[in-house]
Amino acid sequence: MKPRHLNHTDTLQLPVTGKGPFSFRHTLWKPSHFGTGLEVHTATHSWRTFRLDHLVVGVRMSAENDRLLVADVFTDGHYEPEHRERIAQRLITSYGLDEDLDEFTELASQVPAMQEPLDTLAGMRQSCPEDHFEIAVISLLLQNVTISRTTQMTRNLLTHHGKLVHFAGVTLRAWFTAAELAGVTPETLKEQDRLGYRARTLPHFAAFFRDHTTQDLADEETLVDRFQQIKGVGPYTAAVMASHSSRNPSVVGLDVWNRKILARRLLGAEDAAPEDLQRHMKELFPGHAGTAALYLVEHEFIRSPVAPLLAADALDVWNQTLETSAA
DNA sequence: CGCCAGGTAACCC
DNA sequence: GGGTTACATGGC
Repeated sequence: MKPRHLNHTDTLQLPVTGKGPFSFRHTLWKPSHFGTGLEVHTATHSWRTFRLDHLVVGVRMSAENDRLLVADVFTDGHYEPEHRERIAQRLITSYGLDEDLDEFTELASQVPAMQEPLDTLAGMRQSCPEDHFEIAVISLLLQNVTISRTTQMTRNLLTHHGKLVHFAGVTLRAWFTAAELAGVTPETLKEQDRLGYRARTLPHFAAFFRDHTTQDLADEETLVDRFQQIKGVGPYTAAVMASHSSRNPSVVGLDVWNRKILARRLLGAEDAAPEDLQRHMKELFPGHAGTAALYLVEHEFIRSPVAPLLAADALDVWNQTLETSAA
């Protein structure tokens, strides 16, 4: 499949305004994240796509220094002045450029289990370039399957219903919007995209987020309850949405995978009851349990990342792989 | 073949 | 309410 070419339309200089150190590399690239084709990273650069309603946006980012992110913006269609501020705000939020980290660092420095993760990942923030709809889809695809199946379903959905774009020397996939996905039938999701029983719940996600934009959903307090009214969104998916796309640093979405990692690191046990773990983390890191979990999980994968950094001369192979992947 | 994987809804008492 | 169980699919 031939990717659509995006044109260079802007360059943004985004200062880090949050307190505490900022790590460009460990914030934008997460060793535990599975490969989606929506982003790719080398030692010095990150490429990522975004959807702003109709507009497809590609961004190539690097760090001018540890207080300044430089983002080259590539778009299709008409790039309007209003898009500049929206993209800038999206990047600031996605990578927490304006979030303070000092309170967490202070808490974590008192906890022995946090010493190594803090040293290795100093300045790492939560990364979530996904909006509420997109992170809900990711969480849905993580439910009760192996990562290889999650990766397969993600590839199917993005190949069949998303976009393929080329910019700044890199080919990437881009998300479909909720409105675009709302037109896809459960039969197609099941038979073509191999979604299994998720084929019946995903259309509920698409309809909900087609009708409720991120701006509508600003009411933090009741958001988790609102999300759980969507069929297929339970405690785990709602918590991932709260901690990632709403960026609530106190929330942890526990699943069998991170539960075992956290139990081992914090309780010295192979596993633990979710309630015990939640209570323990709230006590150790009041207001910052989610950030603490982030550091522990990413540290677990830093030596053998799920989707490793690419060598600069491997981008050609990367592009070929995406452009020839089964449709 | 049976089990399980980075859960959830529907049913049971 | 809290404790089961089916749910699709693919890899081992």
